[in-house]
Amino acid sequence: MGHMHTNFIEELRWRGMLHDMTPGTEDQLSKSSTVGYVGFDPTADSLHIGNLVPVMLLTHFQRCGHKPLVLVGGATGRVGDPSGKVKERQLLGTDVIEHNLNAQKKQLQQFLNFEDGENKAEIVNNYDWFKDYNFLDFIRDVGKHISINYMMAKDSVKNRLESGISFAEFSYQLIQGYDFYHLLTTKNCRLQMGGSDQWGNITTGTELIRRMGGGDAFALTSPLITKADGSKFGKSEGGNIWLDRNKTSPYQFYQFWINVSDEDVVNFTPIFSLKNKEEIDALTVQHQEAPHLRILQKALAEEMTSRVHSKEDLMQAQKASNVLFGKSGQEELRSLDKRTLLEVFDSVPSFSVNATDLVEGPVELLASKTSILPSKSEARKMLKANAISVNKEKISEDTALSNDDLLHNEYLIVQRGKKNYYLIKVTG
RNA sequence: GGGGGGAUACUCAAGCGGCCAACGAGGACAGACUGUAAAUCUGUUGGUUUUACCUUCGCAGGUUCGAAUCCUGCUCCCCCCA
Repeated sequence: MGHMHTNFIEELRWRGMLHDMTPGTEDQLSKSSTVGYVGFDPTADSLHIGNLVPVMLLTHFQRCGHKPLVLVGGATGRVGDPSGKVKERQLLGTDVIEHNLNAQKKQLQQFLNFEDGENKAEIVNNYDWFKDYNFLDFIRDVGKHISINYMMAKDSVKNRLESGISFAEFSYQLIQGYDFYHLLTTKNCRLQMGGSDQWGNITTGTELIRRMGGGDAFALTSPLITKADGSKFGKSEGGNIWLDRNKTSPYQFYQFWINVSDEDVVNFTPIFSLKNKEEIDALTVQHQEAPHLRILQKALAEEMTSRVHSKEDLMQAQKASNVLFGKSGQEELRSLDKRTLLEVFDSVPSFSVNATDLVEGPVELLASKTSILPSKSEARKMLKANAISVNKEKISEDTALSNDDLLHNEYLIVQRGKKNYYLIKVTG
């Protein structure tokens, strides 16, 4: 040990990632290299950027010389956390959970070092210790120590008393609490971290450990990310932003970060970037002097895209963004060679039509021959509203398209609004 | 068990026999401005063979020349009394 370069708590503080912690946490962490964990729910077969905050928590934790454990909720995923939920959760099947869990494992490896060092990260699955734990033993060994009164006082439970909560979800905090106890006894794990909505669940764990004679255990939470305009973080028009390239392409991923608002990017950068305080401060100053250059957005988008995907993916995304949004769009588009063209539009919805379909006019092309727009009425509306471009040129309802318009004799680039692109391949 | 109120498009919410594809607000989408921003302004927000027609106002029937609007039954929600 002895190589704790940075104080973890200090690191979180300046990054705006510290919401709350139990007394003595800072002491424990500065005193010795500590084992800590965060739990992840296997509700989908990919992490999304909302999950990135706890991931970054663990990343910094490890970089500060502590040992991170990633707990995937193979067991808890079978129960459902009531926190922040209005209604009872849908239960997932065993095989689905297994599949999701393996997919998430792979993604976590991009952020944490699982390979070497005393403090290398480990993945644990609470299904391993719960699958053979029978109900009677559990309520006697664990349930005995925590009162209903204590459990009911938690916000996550209180908020559901009116609308109803099943016994399964009610028990969730006990199960999560026992996870902590189990990790304490088997891995000497003394700290659990998570989003601030997890505070109640986490402290049930520290309380359980105390009552079961496990000694000191600590809790630390980070604030939930909020956006200046009040909308939910991590969503875009399409929905969630995923780390899986099949759900969110590297281009879309890059674009998400580029489009973060000026206000938000100042808060987001310290949270998601691994850059140090000096670098970030310097960039922030530049950003505030000339916000239109979007220096912070670009820096963040670059860092995130190359970390989550790759350098090549980043370059590809930048090239595509340049063609799609660059000043000289039309010429640039026409000057692309075929290979580059296909690369740029790789992640865009594509359709294939016959050359003879072109003469039927834009309405047919948009709504019947392709499903770029859901109906002909919609197509007419969009065309009237000047919202449709072909090869970067606005078209109207009676624009005649011909083979002369094709790029490389086979492609049309259709645009709806500013940001929605479609590729049409014309054959025959 | 008795009494009362309600169910309208993505959401909230008007309409209470024809002028209703249905006021208004929010959201969403688009246009202008711009920085691929924010704010602002504007337009659109059931479908089609688009100056007309078709399908929509909880479900099923009925009255009427004509119903989201009236009647009957059904389903679901809320409130009050026991």
